[in-house]
Amino acid sequence: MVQMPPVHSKVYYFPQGHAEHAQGPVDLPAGRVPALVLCRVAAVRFMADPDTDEVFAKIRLVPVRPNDAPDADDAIGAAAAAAQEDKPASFAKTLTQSDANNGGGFSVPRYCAETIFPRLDYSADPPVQTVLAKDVHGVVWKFRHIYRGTPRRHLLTTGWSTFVNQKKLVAGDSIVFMRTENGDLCVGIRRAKKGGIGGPEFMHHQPPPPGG
Amino acid sequence: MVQMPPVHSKVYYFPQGHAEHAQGPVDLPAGRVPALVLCRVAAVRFMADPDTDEVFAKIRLVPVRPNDAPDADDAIGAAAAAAQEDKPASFAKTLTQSDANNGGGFSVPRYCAETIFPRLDYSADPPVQTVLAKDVHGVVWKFRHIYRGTPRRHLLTTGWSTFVNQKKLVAGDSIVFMRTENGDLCVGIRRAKKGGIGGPEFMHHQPPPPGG
DNA sequence: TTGTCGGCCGATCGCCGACAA
DNA sequence: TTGTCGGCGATCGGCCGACAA
Repeated sequence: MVQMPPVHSKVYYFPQGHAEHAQGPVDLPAGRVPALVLCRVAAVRFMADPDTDEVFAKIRLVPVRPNDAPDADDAIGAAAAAAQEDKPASFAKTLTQSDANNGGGFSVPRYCAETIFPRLDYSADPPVQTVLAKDVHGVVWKFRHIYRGTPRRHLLTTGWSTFVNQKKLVAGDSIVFMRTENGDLCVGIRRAKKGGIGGPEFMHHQPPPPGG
Repeated sequence: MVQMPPVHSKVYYFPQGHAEHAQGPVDLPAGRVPALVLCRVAAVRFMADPDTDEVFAKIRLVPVRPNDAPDADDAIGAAAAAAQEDKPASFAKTLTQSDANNGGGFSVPRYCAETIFPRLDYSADPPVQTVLAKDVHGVVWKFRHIYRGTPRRHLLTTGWSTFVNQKKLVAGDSIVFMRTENGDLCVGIRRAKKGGIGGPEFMHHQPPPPGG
């Protein structure tokens, strides 16, 4: 969803924007803090929140004097950016009510099942396999993938509800399946912005009663 | 379990002991940090961890010079300490396996039911009532208190398992019921030190499988 | 093609008295 | 007096095809 600056590339750092993002509106003393600071990206670390799976990056910046000579390393950054264009095959789906609430199953869109998941043996009746997917922490999740019903459709059954509960997914959140170059399957999540799917009519959150 | 120093009383503060309690063995530079510091208790705030219900106190200390004149306020502390002796009626029980695991019930010792709980109407068959108890956070928990079985015994049924799950109680942990001066019923917990009840044979902890 | 529903079956929860320590 | 057990009924979880959007 965002473009990450490659290591060694140059970026502008906005002190006021950073401060506002961290703690809200601020009023930096004009003249004492520059509006923007040219920096070189010294390091980028990709990270994920253990609880929410929210992903973020720590970017170390080193200020660069504007009158410094242009650096030949700039070409390296351009090359790295070009290499990033090779994206692995992936598929995202926003969870429906049935995916999140009913019966503990997940309707797999055909495209996802046929291009991202491992090939299914359609000669079996019904065709079933176990799908393993690694999340952002390296934890492997196991799902039962079955092709059944009339008309036939792909479903994730056993293992799905556990995933939904542990990740605290609700209707409107998204799930991403991704196949890496070496054939490994990965799974990621993206939570809905706010207010659930489509508006307040799905906002019937109800905290578990402690006993009253 | 512990004696809290009253506000205005004098106590000794042990820098090394405090440091070791907080982070383990330390080696304070001898001569530069006094072994003990006479202080006056300026304030005491009782608090509880929202997750674990672990209770603790924040005590604000103000150093007192040893050669200061004795303070008449010392008498206040003694009076406050004496007033603390009026303890409300309370009863504690260590949870058995049956309390923590089986069938979601809690065997209430007769003494607790008769002296701490509200009076039960024994003319009913079976005698039943709803018991409300407030925890350290002010959250009210509802329990079904019934007197049944042969021979008759007091039990908490509906509401008990919810309490056990939310508080993450296990066999060996303790529960305290307490009646305040104004008749309100309170409930507190105290977790077992380590390793469960009676040794490692009860240590069959098993983290919930993520799916693989 | 796939979102939602009702059916249905097995697992679990939780209330119960029996029994014994 | 009370800790543990087996029973059993109610509830819930979760897999299924039907059906329609």
